[in-house]
Amino acid sequence: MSTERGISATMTPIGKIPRTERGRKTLRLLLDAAASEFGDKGFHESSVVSITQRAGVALGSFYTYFDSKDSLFRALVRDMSAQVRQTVGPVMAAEPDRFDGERKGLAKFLEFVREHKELYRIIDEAEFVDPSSYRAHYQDTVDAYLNSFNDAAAKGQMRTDFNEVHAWAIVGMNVFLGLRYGVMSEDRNVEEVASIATDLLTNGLKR
Amino acid sequence: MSTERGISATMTPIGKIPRTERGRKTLRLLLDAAASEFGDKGFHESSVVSITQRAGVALGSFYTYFDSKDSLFRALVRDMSAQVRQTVGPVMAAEPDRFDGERKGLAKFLEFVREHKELYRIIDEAEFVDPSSYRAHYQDTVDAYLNSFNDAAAKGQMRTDFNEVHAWAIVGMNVFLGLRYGVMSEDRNVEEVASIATDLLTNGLKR
DNA sequence: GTGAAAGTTGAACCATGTTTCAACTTGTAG
DNA sequence: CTACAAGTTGAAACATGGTTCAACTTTCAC
Repeated sequence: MSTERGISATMTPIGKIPRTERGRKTLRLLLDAAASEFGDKGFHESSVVSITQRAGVALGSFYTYFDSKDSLFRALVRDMSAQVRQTVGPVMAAEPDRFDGERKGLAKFLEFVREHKELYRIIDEAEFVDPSSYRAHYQDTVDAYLNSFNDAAAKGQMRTDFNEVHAWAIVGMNVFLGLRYGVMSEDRNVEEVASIATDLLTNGLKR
Repeated sequence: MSTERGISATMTPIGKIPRTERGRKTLRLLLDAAASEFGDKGFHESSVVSITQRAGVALGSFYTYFDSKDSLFRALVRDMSAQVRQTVGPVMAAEPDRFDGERKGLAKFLEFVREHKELYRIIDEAEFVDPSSYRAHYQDTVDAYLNSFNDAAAKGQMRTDFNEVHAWAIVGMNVFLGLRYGVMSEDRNVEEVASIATDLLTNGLKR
C-alpha cells in the first residue's frame, strides 16, 4: 500500500526539490506517510503533525518540501492518477482483441486497487480539495477509452456507433467494481469479476 | 435545488423534534440551508455559522435541533438517499418491460440530479464523514436492482444468469452518467443519454 | 579541514470554527 | 391573563491544527 516510486517522475512541481540524498529520502518518507494517512483518515482528518510523525521527521521539515497541506494533496492526486493509467494501460493495449484487453485491463485494475486501497479515498476526496484534478482524472480515462474504441472499431472488433456516453458508462462501471471488489471486500477473485463485467459489456443483458 | 419536503417523513432521529410551528419552520430553514451549503462547499468547508446565516437564524438555534454538525450531515445523507430511491423507483417499476423501465428510470435519475446537484457532493462526502451510510446507500441500490432483475428474468425479459457483479456494474454506470451529464454539464438531453446507455446495457458493444 | 548551502527541529503564533450557556422572547394551555 | 414550556440569541469558552521562524546539525565542494 505504499507508492514505491522514484521522486519526480510524474511528480510535477512538488514544491522545492531536494538537492541531496538525505533530502530525497525525507521527501519520500513524507510522500509515503501522506498517502497512508490520507488513505486512512481522509484529507481533513489527516494532519500535517501526524503525517510528519508517521514519516518520523519534524513538523517543520514538511514545509521544506511543500507549501501547504493542500499542495501535497494535489501532488498526490496527480501522481496516483498517472500511476493507474501507467499500470493498466499497457496491459490493456497488449491484447490484440479489444474485449480480451478489457478483461485483462479490468483485472489488473482490480489488483492495483487492492494493493492501493488509498486510491479511492484520495481520488474521491479530490472532488472537494482539488476539483480540477478530479475532473481531469476521469476525463483523461474517458479519452483513453475513446481512443482505444476507435482502434478496435477500425479493426472490426466492435460496433462503430459508440460515443462519449459509452465511455463514461464503462468507466463508471469499472470504478464501482473497483470500489466493491477491490476496496470494500475481496470476496471474489479479480479474474471472475473481470470476466463477468466484460461479458456484460460485450453481449448485454438481453436474453 | 432545495429539498421541499415535510419534516420527519424519512428524516429519522434528526435530533430534537420541534413542538411548535415556529420550531418546525426553523428546522426546515436549517435543513435547506445545510443542503445548499454542503452542496456548494462540501462538509468541511461548510460551517455551522454560515449555515445559520443562510437560514437567517442565530448560531445557537442550530444546537436546539442538532447535536453536532456531523449529526446534521448524517441526517441529510440518509434523507437524500431515500429521496433518490423514492423518485426513481416508481418510474422504473411502472414499465412492464424491464429495459423500458431502465431507460425511463435512468432519465428520471438524470433529471433528479440536475435539480439536486448537491446530491453528489453530499453522498460522495459521506464516504469520509459517515462511511456506513455511504456503503448502505449503494448496497440498497444494488439490492433493488437484483430484485428487479429477478422479476424481469422470471418474465423472460432478460438473461437469468445475472448476479451482484452485474448490479454493481450497472449502478456504477448510472452514477457516472449522472456525474457527467447531470452535474458536470447538461450538454445532452437526458432521454438521449438514457437511450444510449440502455442500448449498451441491452445489446452490448460487440459488432 | 573549512565554510556555505541544505536540511532539520519544535515551540510559538495564529486563524478558524465548533460548542456551551445564561439571559431573553415567543407561544400556548388552562 | 398567567405561568411554564419552547424557542432564540450571540458572546465567550474551547479545541484543533496549519504555518512560521530562528537556532541548530549535516552534507559536500573545494
